[in-house]
Order: sequence, then structure tokens, then C-alpha cells
Amino acid sequence: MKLTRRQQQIYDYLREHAGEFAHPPTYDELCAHLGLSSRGSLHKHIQALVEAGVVEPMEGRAGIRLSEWGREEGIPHLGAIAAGRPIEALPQPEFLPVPDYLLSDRPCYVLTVKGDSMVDAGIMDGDLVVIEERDTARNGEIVVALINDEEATLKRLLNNDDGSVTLIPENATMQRMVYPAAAVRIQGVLVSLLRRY
Amino acid sequence: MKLTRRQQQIYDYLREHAGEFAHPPTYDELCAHLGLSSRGSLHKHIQALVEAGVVEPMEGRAGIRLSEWGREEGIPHLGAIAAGRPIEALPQPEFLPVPDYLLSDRPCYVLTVKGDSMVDAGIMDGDLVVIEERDTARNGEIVVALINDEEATLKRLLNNDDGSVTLIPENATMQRMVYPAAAVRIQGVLVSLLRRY
DNA sequence: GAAGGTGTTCTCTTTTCGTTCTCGTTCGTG
DNA sequence: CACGAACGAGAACGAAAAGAGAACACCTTC
Repeated sequence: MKLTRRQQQIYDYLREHAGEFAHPPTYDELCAHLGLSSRGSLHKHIQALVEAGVVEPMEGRAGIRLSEWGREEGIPHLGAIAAGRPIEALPQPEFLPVPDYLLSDRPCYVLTVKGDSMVDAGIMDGDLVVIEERDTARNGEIVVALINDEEATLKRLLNNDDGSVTLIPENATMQRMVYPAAAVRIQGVLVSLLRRY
Repeated sequence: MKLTRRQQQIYDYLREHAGEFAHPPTYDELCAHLGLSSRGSLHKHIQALVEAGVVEPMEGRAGIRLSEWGREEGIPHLGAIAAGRPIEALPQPEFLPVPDYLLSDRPCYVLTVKGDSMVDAGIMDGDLVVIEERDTARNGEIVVALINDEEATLKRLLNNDDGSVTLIPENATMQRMVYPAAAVRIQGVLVSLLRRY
């Protein structure tokens, strides 16, 4: 998907000003903003963008516009998870591009880690964790667990023989906790981790 | 394949300013930046760089630009870094796709971490670290340091007032080490971290 | 149905850009 | 001094990109 310079410039403009247009801009409007005087010329560029797959045309037959980037590509970043509180959802999920080798085959989402409850496992405050959506987990996996339908936490899971469940914080200063199986609902399993410095 | 002085200079410029050009610069732009007034002269140099294999031409046939070693393919995974040993180079670097928000503007590469010397900083054995190619670092940054041209390690850096350098392993069981500045060469700075479970 | 806005298609010209060529200048080496 | 390599300037060429403008098809609205 190689774009020429002008195409890239137009694409950048579209992304930049996506929010400014209440509704998708018409070709004429775009021409005005871009300093073009011919819709035909613009159309050629748009066509190239469509072929490159970075833009989608408004198929609606009406007096039409071009639509821009409807593709929510990437993995949804749903919010933050802090031990002892519900997941803090973002008002609107952002979509983060995540390379394949950090994903599993099944649907995934991303959370920001708040707190230090897993530092000994190398999971620090502020890290991004990729979670595979799953309602069961094996022993020893690190899971997003919902306790009593209230608090969500990231902990290592241990299924006990007696049916109860132990959640282990990987932090020497914290206590492991045991719950009846019914009180704990698995919401996902840790797949990978991203950290920016 | 050795480069002439001017060729080396141009190549350095390309690498240095790789991030500044939103998209590959045109010959004219490069001429302006390099103080040349003839595209033809520049072309001769570029040609030499292409033949030397350090630069790739934009095969895009069109009114195009020259590209510099492609970030398109991903970030080169050069090998593993273990405290106290040279970097274990992969026979052939693999290229890992890494999303933009985990990169810096400057050229980066990826290493696999071996050992536990940075566990307290959340860097575990087997993690992938993205390193920005750089030969200087600020206090407190985590760097890839080459000691006595022999051992490479990942450590937190402290520039001491007396000119010496302290390398701090983030592991309570290990000792920090002090070296004369001349013995330590910075090879890169930690930018981000990836981990698969 | 008429009118106007809008995307599309077409042809044409202009501009940009990589490339190639010739010609000077400088510098180091034998 | 002669020769060649490195470097640069500038002109010229061909191809691709960019743009202009006209014509057309379609929808919506009146």
C-alpha cells in the first residue's frame, strides 16, 4: 500500500480533521480545503486511497461523500484494571495496533494496569496487558477475575481441590485470597504485555 | 564496500534525520538540506549507497523518493543480551513488526533479555526489549552498555560527578558496578518492552 | 419534470522527479 | 606534470504524478 506524497498528504488531512466535519465532507469541500479546483483531480487521489484500503467510499447512493477510516483496526483498549475496583472503562474504547505474535487466536482486549499487585511477575503500574477473552483458565495462569460481580483484579489463578479458588497477587507484601468458586468469574487470561518507557 | 567521505556523510544524514521526513524525501529536498544544487550530483551518491546495499531505492516507479532502510518490514531482532556476555547475535536478524507507539523516532532494534538482572524493574528473562540506537543517555535511563568492548548488559545508568559511570542492576541480590567512563560505551536506550506469556 | 448538488469518467496540460549526460574544479599520487 | 578519483553544476529527457476542466450519471428536492 504505497501512497504518493500527495495521497499521503490528503490522507493525513482526512485523519487530522476527521472530527471537524460534522458529516463526511464533500469533494468540493475537500477541494477547497486542499487548494484544488477540480473535483476530478481529487477523485483520482481518493480512488487511490480506496484501493490502498485506507479509506472507504460512502456507498450510500445519495448526494455522496467519502467516508474516512471506519476501520477499527487493532485491539480495543477498554480501560484500566486496579486491584479491588471494577474495571475503569474508557468512555470510548481506543483501538491499539498490536502485532500478531502478541495475540492469541481468540478475541482479545487491552487493559492498563493500575497498582503494584503483580510487580513480582514483572507487571508494573501503567503497563498495558493484552487479555484473551475467556471464562475459564488453567492453574497458574494470570487472569482478570471478577469477584462478587464487583471488583476486578489481575491475579494468578489457583483452582483448589475443594472447589474453591485462590487468587495470588505476585507481590510479597500482599496476601493471597481464597474464594468459593461461585464468587469468582474469569473474564480473561493474560496473553502478553506492552510497556512504554 | 566502503563509502567515500561524502557518501558516508550523506548516509549519516539519512539515518540521523530518518524521523524528520514524514515520508521519504525527494532528491530536491535532500539537496536543499545537504547544500547541493544539483540533483544529478546527489544521484551519483545515492547510486553508490544503493550499490553498497545500505539504502534501498523506492521501487515505486513513479515520481518517487528514495527510501532508507525500511521500517516497513519491522524492527530488526538482533539477538539476546545477557549480563556479562557479549550480545548473542542471531545468525540473521529477524524483523518483528512493532507498533509505532512502542518506538521512538530514531532507529531501533529489538533484543531478547536473558537473565534476571533487571527483574525489579519489571524486565524478566525472555522479554523482548526495544532499544533506540544511541550513544549517549541521561541519568536514570536503562541502557545497553558495552563494557570494555566485551560484555554487553542491560542496566540502569548513572553518570557520576567524577566522570565515572555506575551501572545499576535492578535486582536486590546484585551489586551495582562503577566503571571509568572510558570503559563503558552506550549502545542504546530502552524504549519499550514486549512480553509473551 | 426541472434544477441543483454530487460522485464519476474522460481528455488534456502542467509540474515534479529520477535519471542520464556533459563539463569544470579540486585533490592526491606517481 | 599527467592522470584519475571524488565532487559538484547544469542541461536535457522521459515517465509518473498532479491538476484543470468538461461532460455525464445519479440522487434529492422543489
